[in-house]
Amino acid sequence: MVQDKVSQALLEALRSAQQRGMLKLEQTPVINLEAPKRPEWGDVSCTVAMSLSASERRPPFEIAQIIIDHIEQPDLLFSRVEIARPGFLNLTVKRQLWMDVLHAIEAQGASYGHSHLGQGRRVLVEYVSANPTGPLHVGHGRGAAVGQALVRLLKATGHEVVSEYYINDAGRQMKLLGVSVLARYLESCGKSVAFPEDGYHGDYIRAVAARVKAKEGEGLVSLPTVEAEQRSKDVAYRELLTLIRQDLETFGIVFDSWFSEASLLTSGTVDQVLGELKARDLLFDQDGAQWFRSSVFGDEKDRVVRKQEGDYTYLASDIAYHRDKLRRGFDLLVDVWGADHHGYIPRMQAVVQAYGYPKERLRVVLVQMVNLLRGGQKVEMSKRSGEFITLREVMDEVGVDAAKFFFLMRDSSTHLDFDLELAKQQSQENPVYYVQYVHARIASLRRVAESRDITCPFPSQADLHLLEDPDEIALIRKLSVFPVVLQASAVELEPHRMAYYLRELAGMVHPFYNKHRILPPAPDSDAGTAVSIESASSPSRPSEAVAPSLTGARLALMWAVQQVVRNGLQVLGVSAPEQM
RNA sequence: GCGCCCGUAGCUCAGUCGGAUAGAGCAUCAGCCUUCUAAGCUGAGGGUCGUUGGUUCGAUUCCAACCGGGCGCACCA
Repeated sequence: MVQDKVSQALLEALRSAQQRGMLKLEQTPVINLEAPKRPEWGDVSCTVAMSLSASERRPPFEIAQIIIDHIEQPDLLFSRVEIARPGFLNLTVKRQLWMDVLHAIEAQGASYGHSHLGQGRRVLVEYVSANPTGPLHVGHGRGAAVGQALVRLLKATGHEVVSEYYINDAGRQMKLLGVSVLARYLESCGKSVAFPEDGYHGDYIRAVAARVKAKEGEGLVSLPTVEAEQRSKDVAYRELLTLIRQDLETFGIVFDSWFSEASLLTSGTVDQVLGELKARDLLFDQDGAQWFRSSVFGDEKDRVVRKQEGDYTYLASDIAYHRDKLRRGFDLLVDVWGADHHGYIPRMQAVVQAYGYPKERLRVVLVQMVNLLRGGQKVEMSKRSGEFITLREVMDEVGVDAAKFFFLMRDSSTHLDFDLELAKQQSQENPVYYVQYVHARIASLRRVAESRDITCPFPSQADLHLLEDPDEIALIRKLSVFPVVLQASAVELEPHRMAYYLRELAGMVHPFYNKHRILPPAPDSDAGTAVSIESASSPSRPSEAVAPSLTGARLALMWAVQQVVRNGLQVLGVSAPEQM
């Protein structure tokens, strides 16, 4: 990689300067490379001279000069080396090195940008994990998009990843679900019943009740309430979980594993786990309840695991669940949570530490609320009242790709405004199309070329030295950074970086396409005299002459661009269409 | 009150490890389709990076205080 070669050369220069006594270098300096904003600052710039200034007690400019003087055979790497004002090293890399980027993309294809950073470390990514008490809503959609992108990013960086959905199929909410469904069921059987005040009011509950009736007839009417509730709950659970699974599938997401909370309770795992903690004096009894000493591990206070009435809290099963995850031998646990659960992080980290692991073994990615708007007006959502926009509705209205990209466009830790009217209106102008269009446009380019018997060479088959326009070099430079972006996106667990990169790349390709000619004009088109007239009146229509070899080189470049766009979209779980 | 997140253009947001003249999209205005897909392109206007201090060659970025917004602080999940 170009960046690696440059930093290596600079590091060697620093060392050799040190050996000759020109620099002290008390600590090995970090070679800080960045992409300059202005073309006259070269391809790569480095700020190491300025950061050394203090410890070397010399002006940065002098240090920069020393570094330059000690670069061995600068001609091999650089075509120009300059020092700018305080002490920036502005380096222009030889063109041949940029061409190597295209060769690398060709050689690596779909795995260009991928790395072995993770060294096969095993990661469990748990996400969505919505209670099976209703259909998924928009907020879950965002978590789903983020979680899936994280899975793909981690896989692409050499991690062994398992995705898991934790089903909260125990506890109060499920009980309430059973009660709600039974109430609707009894209604449909002509019984008048008071609907539970805190029950689930959504229309889907009636649909589920209808399924219960289809299955059980009116048999539940005569059963004892407890049993009738239980049966309603069982049917509802299966129905709703299937619904969730189908919604996710439509969204392009399939989990490796589904983990049931109830299974931890029925198998006695929770009892066992709490027993272990008790034996280690990490649990204590107080006020008739049982508490976990999470404060020992930095939580602000201890937490109840078993209530006075004897029921377990959610935390109890979560302790058992996370212990189970750790026992399965994962090197890293990634939990994707709604941001309103952030107060829960310290106690889960306490759990991890209670089992002897550093708290960093658990990384929680918080997904902030989706603010649903309709024509600028906030849509109030509440699962209880049943007024909420489902993921299904959003997918139907905006499309899967657009919805995903929208969710991934922003840092997941910030609030997201999602205006349904706007999303519908903009379905033609959504940023995702801007990126996908690059892929489709290049595909089209190649189709046209083939129809005209113009061969589309791979980089290795093209005269790449013909790519000398600054726009072409800039594009290649952008492609060269893709692996860096992918890595950063994975390491920071921030998929939005990739989304932004792709938009930036698209923002270079479309202007390039409009400015530069790739194929020669169609033979039947009336070129010649018309061109000169047009070029005067419409500068956005490219009229530059392209020799066949330049066409080949540019097609090879476009091929590489297409590959990178495809790889980038892949990692976000968004499709790369051949045609739009 | 305590904790977490956030405050950057009219709106929605990027901004890497502190770097050079702070960037996109939308919206507004003015233009570009007889030639590779106009889901595109060109140009214009628009900024006290919440405020005040501190750290240093240099701060949107780091630190502190304050102001404003969101969320959390359950024997709910």
